[in-house]
Amino acid sequence: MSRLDQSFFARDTVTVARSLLGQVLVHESAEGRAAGRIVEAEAYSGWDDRASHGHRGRTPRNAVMFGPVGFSYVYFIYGRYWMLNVIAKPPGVEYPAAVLLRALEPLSGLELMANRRSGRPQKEWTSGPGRLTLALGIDETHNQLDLTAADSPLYFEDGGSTDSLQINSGPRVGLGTVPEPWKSRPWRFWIADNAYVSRG
DNA sequence: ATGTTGATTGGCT
DNA sequence: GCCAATCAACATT
Repeated sequence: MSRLDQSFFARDTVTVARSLLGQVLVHESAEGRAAGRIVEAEAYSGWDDRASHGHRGRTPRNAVMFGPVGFSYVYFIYGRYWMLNVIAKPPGVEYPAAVLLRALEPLSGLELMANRRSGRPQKEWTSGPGRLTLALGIDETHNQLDLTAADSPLYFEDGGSTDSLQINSGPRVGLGTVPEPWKSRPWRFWIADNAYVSRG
């Protein structure tokens, strides 16, 4: 298995969000290695996307969204949870964009994940954006890392052929007061009938 | 300086 | 199904 490189992320943001399904997210920490298959992701793209942190322009928090592809954007939300994104957009553009990883299917490091998720059932380990960062031990120290670097402890592995995957799409989750048409953009993708998708 | 809100989750009714 | 938790970022004063 090989690491996904910059060419994977240097494409249309929505295409990358869809293409990440079936790929594998790996985190190697001092506690051990944990990995999961990506089963749900969302695209946030462009100056005009009112759902995106980037739409008001560059700030200290979202600066990485304006930078090179393949980098991580990790932010804190609701006073509790870390959200993991990866920057993806075509070559040569300067608009803000990122893909939010919303759910994984646990593959390896199951004991480690069980410990990090303190006695919860396996279905709840990684079935949500806040849950998966807890299960993999991802926090603010993982912001702004080059996930395509050969020595990065956090990276994506090629998950093999995704031709047979049945992929569904729909509006992004949790947008609340975001106006139309952005609120309804079908920029959320998930693997059909997968038990670890945050919402079927 | 102060007020509001949020790309969520888990516990309780 | 509903709502509190909990705080940094950002907007407004």
